[in-house]
Amino acid sequence: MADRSDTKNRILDAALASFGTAGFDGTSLDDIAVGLGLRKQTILYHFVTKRGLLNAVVDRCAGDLTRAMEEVLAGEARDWDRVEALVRRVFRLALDQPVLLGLLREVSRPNSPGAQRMRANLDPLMARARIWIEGEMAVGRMRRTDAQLLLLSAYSTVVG
Amino acid sequence: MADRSDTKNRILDAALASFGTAGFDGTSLDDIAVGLGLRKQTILYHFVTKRGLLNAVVDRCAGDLTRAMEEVLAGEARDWDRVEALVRRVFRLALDQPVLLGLLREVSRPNSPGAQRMRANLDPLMARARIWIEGEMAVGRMRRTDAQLLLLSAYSTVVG
DNA sequence: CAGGGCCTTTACCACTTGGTAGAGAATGCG
DNA sequence: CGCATTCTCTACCAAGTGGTAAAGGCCCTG
Repeated sequence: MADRSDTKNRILDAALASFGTAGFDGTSLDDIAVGLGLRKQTILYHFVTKRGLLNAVVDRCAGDLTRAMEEVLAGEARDWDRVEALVRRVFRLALDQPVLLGLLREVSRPNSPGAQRMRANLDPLMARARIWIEGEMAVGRMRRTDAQLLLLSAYSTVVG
Repeated sequence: MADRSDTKNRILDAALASFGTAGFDGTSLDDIAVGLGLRKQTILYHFVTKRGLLNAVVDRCAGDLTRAMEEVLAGEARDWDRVEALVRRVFRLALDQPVLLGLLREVSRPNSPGAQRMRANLDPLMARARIWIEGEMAVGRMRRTDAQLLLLSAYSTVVG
């Protein structure tokens, strides 16, 4: 009957898909459970609460995202090549698991249950990006408006 | 005690706000009702069902949007001036009633309850846009990729 | 065998949800 | 006045929600 502790990951997968497509409120633990052939209480055993499940899903996705970008940041690409590599990497990630975009979309709504947690997770990444951008501006390679536009378009393109 | 038939519009206003911020599933008729100082059954009297309420909200918003754009299309601006005027008009509409953006966002999710209806409402508008774009391309004033980019960025900027 | 984590189950609960049925008030019209 | 329409109310319901309590199976170690 497969790994015992694999249940947790299967639940996370299903929850990610459901949260991403139906939203947090539109997701019922019962539905996820029967979809996996187990009972809702099993989910609650692993994640205690529905919010806990959402948090776990958000954490894992943020981890995937962060890991993907760290991978690029550890590479040898620099300046605009690095930006392009980042974009490319995120796109590949999105192609590999499209459901991730749904969650990102759901969670990026203000007042969304997981918005704060996702932001907290991505905070270090954003800090690095900010430092880099400010560095670029200091050297004069980038105008302030460019930076804003870059962030806005990156964000809205991913979400949209 | 104000107009009798004004209740309907007050319900629509509150519903728009709630749908836009909390989403369809996250909205309870009871909450809307007590927020307006009346009972849930009054809402159901006017809109029969929760979906009916959503549809009415979507219809009204689509109407606002369409009317705003028709206004520009009836003007004398042409070509890129007209595009700019359209963008400006939509931005002004968004500033006048920011909640509209929330609904647009909520409704623009695939599989969303109101997505299909919104699309149906905006279909004639989109058809006009398509015709215009194709006309521009025929004259050679616009490249194919420009058109796609324009639509994508317009859409994602509004939503994001 | 006994015992204890670990996991999953059955059984149940309090509460909220959208929705129905019908009574009651306000208005307009003859 | 009486009647009908339009609107809002009280009362209630079946279904589904997330969550609690506790029991039972599985597996490892002693």
